[in-house]
Amino acid sequence: MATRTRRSERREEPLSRERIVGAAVALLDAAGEGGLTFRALAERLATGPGAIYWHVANKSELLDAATEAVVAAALAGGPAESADSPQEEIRAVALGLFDAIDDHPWLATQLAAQMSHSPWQSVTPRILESIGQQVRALGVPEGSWFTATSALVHYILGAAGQNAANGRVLGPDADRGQFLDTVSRAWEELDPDDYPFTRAVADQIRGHDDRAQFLAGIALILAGITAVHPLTT
Amino acid sequence: MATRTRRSERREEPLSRERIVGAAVALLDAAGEGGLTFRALAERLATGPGAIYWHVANKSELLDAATEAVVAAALAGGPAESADSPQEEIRAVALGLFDAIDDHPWLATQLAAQMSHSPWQSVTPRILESIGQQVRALGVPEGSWFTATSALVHYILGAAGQNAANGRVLGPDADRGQFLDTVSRAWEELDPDDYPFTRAVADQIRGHDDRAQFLAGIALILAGITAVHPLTT
DNA sequence: ACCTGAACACCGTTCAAGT
DNA sequence: ACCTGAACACCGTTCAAGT
Repeated sequence: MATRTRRSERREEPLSRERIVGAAVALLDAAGEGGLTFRALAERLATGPGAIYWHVANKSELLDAATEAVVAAALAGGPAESADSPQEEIRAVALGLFDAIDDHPWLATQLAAQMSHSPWQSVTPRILESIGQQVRALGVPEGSWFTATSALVHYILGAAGQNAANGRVLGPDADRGQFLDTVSRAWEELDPDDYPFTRAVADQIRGHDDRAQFLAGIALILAGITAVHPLTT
Repeated sequence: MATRTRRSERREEPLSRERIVGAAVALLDAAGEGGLTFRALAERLATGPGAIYWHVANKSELLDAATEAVVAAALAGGPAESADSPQEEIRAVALGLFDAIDDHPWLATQLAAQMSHSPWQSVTPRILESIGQQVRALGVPEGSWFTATSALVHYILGAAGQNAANGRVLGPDADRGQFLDTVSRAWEELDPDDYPFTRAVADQIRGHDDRAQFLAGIALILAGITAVHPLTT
């Protein structure tokens, strides 16, 4: 037990962009967006803040790289072998992103920012492609590819982001339903004249199965796509 | 011309939460998310940074208040008089939010954050309500209210946020289409084997009418709603 | 009650100096 | 080529002191 008090081998491992991005993801997962700091990152990597700048241009690039890494992992192992229907593939991709955002709640904000600030970077095309290929396979006419894919992607990221909040605000110990309960109760106390709908819906969100709710939204958009483009079978 | 070199009357105007929020919105509009600083805000209000804390608890509350103010203005003058169909009302609300995000690009990120971090605050119920009441009027059964409304809201905020980027990256002078052109060109240079869909779609986004594109997405989701719930006329 | 402005702890980033 | 660590400019926030 006393044989290797120093973890020198570990510490001597040279810095690399890969290790930095990995540590950044771990830090984001553990402490949220505000937890990613060059100083905290440096400490975790047993080095100084300046060293990181040799491998990474700045914080924004680091955030992009962390986002890219997590999304790539979530979308890895695409359609490939199985002869699933496009609808099933879309559900699978959607759930993959849903789960990734659930595991890494910071991803929601980051993806939204990256898709609007720099849609030419690899994350946006990657997501677009994974959904878009299935939209095409659905038989949607080319003129509607972008509309249909956009509707799906925006819904996936928005709904997943909202869902990710459920586990984030209270600690991981707190029951998942507790957050929804808080929201539900707050909504029920709104003015009945101004917020009849929100009050009525307050009940529904309590104790709902998040994934089922999410998939119902996907189904609704898929129904819209096939309704508008009846060529689809 | 020399009669009132000092704008004392203006400067003596007492600080108030309202004035602070107004200045915050102006600062966000002019300089983006990074431009909102207590020091910059204090300068604009001809006071010190400490004074702001008498009226506002912290920066997060200030951002919430700024978001709230802009959204309230965008949704003001709801359905009221006109006997428009629910579909038309939904389109109107959607365009109102679309334009608000277009005018205040920082709103997209802020709304996404607020809807997931604290959905009990007034912005989320307000948006939910304005769309949800029309979904209800559409004849959707109660069990599907939340799904249908969620799909619409997430699409609206996501698509509007992406659109807002068009005017943001390049200066206001730069032609609006120039940004899409850059994106389009970048997508066309992707690997044809890995990104066939994104490459094919690169053409479509160039020179498209943003609002028409946006409304096509709304129409698609509305079609999904009426397809799943045929009771609707 | 409301405002001032210096001070504190912290941050991203740079850069001369080391190896 | 890669790393160190002090330094710079800046930030959110606090708080004793003023009016």
